[in-house]
Amino acid sequence: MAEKRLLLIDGNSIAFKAFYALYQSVDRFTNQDGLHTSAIYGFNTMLDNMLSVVKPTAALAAFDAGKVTFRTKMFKEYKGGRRKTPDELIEQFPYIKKLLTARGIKSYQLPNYEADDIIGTIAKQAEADGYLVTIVTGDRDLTQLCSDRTTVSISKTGVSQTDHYTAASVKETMGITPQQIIDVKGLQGDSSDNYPGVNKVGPKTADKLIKQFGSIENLYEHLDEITAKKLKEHLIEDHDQALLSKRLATIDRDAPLTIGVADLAYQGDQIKELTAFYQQMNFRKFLSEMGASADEQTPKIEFTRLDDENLTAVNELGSQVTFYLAMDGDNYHTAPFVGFVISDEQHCFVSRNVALLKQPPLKSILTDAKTTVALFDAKRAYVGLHRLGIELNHVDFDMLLVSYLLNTNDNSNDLSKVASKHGYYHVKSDEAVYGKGAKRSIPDDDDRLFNHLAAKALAITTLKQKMLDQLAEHDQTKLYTELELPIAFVLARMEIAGITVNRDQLMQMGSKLSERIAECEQAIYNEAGTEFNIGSPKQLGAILFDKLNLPVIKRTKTGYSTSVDVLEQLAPQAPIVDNILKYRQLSKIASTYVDGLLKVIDPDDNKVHTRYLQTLTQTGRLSSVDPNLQNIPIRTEEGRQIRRAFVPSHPGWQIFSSDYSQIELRVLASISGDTNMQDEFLHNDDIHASTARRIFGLKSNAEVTPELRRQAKAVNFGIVYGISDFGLAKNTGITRKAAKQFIERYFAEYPNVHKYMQDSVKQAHEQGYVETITHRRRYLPDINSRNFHLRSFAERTAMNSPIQGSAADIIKIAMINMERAIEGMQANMLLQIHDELVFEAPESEIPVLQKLVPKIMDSAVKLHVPLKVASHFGATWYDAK
DNA sequence: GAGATCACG
DNA sequence: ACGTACGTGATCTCG
Repeated sequence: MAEKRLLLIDGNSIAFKAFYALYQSVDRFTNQDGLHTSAIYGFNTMLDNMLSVVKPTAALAAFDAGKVTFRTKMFKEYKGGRRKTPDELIEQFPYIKKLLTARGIKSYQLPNYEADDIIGTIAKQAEADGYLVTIVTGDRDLTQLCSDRTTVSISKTGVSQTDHYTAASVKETMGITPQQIIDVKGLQGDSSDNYPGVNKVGPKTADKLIKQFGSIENLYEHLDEITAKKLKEHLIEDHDQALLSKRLATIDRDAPLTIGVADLAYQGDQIKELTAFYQQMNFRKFLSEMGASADEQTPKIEFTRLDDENLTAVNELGSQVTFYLAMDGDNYHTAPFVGFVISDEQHCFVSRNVALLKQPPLKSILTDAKTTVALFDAKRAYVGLHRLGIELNHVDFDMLLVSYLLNTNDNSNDLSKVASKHGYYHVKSDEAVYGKGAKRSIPDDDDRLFNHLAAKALAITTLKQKMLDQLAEHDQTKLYTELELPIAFVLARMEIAGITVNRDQLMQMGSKLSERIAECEQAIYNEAGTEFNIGSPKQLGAILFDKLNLPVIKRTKTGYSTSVDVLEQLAPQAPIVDNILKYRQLSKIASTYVDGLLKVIDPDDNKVHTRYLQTLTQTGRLSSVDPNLQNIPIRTEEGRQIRRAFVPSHPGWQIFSSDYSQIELRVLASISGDTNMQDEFLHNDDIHASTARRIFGLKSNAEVTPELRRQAKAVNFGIVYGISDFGLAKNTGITRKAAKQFIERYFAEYPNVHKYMQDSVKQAHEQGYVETITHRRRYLPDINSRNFHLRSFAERTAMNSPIQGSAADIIKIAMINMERAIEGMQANMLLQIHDELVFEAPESEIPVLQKLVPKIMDSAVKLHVPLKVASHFGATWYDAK
């Protein structure tokens, strides 16, 4: 007969552990009804762990029935003085029991008894009945139940760490038997359960005494052997207390239960019930994990395999289709094609042969106006199809983009994750189908691949209307149709265009840098008196702070900090520091910008084709990867030289660049309605100088020293970032008190900016999100957190996001208009760097661009202040300054 | 895979 | 009392 294994869960104890393990995030875990769910979530994570380790054939979760038990009748202070259980946890207990039921596990409680007694009693029965028993709890007292057939798992901090105790390991680590734990507790007492034991006897003495005498009873029989006079007095005096405490500590193993081990068969997950429960709790992670296993039970989707012969079957498709082009890898500029699916509500066609897409019936569906296309990640599909010579048109639904607009939090590029976020669970993740890491591979099995593709298409089709409706509810339809969806295609075309990189220029820079890096290296080794890895902060810290005894200014979690600001402070004290700074700077340029860029130049056209991530940032900005073209050096001359390698794609052409001046401050002036700040922009004042005059109380026409202007500029930056005196002080090196005064002066001078900041935070508190000028939302789940750090961060974010996000909206609008404006010209729009657009154009078109680009950019939206744009051009990006 | 560091707006 | 500026990506080291 198969082994019988019983899992016994100390329900209250585990719920407490789960609740406090996720205490910092308690506000993050709430469902749509406002119910806190952190303990339920943590409990379930721990449950998953238990089930996979124990693989039980029977299971029970025991709970305490209430405050009054046989122990409080024996000793009314038992467990007195405990803090009240938080309401956020109390409300979760009924749901934890529901969860257990849905997972096929019985819950039980018994008036007058604690969970411990239920567990002790069942464990005793089960042992007699031949079970192997595992008890899971957070309470060490249960180790008294250990035996050769019973293991006690004590969960430690976090939700996944546990210690396991068996009779043997208790003996080994504590030197006593499990039964003797009670005797030790009887002597020492228990402060959390609030019973006293013997006065002045702590864990050490208790342990020693029990090891010597074996039990409390035997100890008192041999009291004359105790030589320590005081100890003996206390023992005599507290004899009754010791015996009472032992009885309190003893788990009742013969409680009058109304159930027996035979009633506890483990039922396994009740899929239907559990799915409904997870949905109610908003547990997407568990839902999608279950999706992966439950998916086998979902009905197979009917699909037709396309080939050259049956291709005309796609003519049956209606005027609204769903399309998904599968590629193996993130980088859609180069990733191998895997296959595609095209479907509507009645039909579903699949194939591995993407060349079919080039043929008439399919190609016209994707390009002609008579069909609208729904998909997931329009930009990816557009670039992929472009590689096949097909121009994707008339996309009306991009599930990825819509999901991002609805809520930027935990957005993913994985279709199954996005689908489950929106309540659809019948599609597996790519990771589940293809594997991950080295094991990743596209299945040879047609059915497996095609089912996956068909499931994706069905998810898109199914969710389309619901998600579009939600956009409308958010008042985001215009943001989607007129801004984000069009910009996806503008970006796709910019990525495809790419920017030409002069390989030889980079290689020359590389070899010069290598020489200089080698020189620095030698100088550093000489000054240190030894060779070491300068790139290792650990080794560098050892040299600077242990060997050379330089003062430690800052520490990181793992050791000494060696970051720039620290090194700059140390520089006057040791010449080695300057060399280290130089080494850092040069090796950064060499590895990230010379070697890094060389690696990603496309050999076919000598260009780099970045990918703009449109659905990543929390604010609406883009980001750029593979390579990142939004962080090419400019602040130091040596780094800036990298820009010489960015050149036009045709001889005689120029690089042309335009950027917004102080767009974020202008946005702030506009949306805050602060007329003081608006006036300064309307008069085209030097804003930082004006701010300086205001906060330092200078006359309106007074000269502003560079130092005062610098400080005012720092305050302006701070304001945009959601200021705090602490942050401003740290960043500018002034005292916190001075920073506080600056901020107060600032708010007095720009009162509506102050009001805007307060209103933003208030709005975030009240509705849970803030918005940009185009109704782009950012949800701030931490805004009501009891954790100061999380809450403060959310508050600063509430102030900053509408500003940064509105600026992002503005340049996106400008880009859409720009593409139309330069239609018919040879000029190409190549890059966007948050507030800057970079073009290439023949020299003859430069005069046109000089007028056109600023005009389009400054008229993108109508604000209460003018937008200002500056332009530059030259033979390389470096020269466009 | 996380942490430290540093490049940009 | 608590302890931070906002938004990103790439490279390197180290456990």
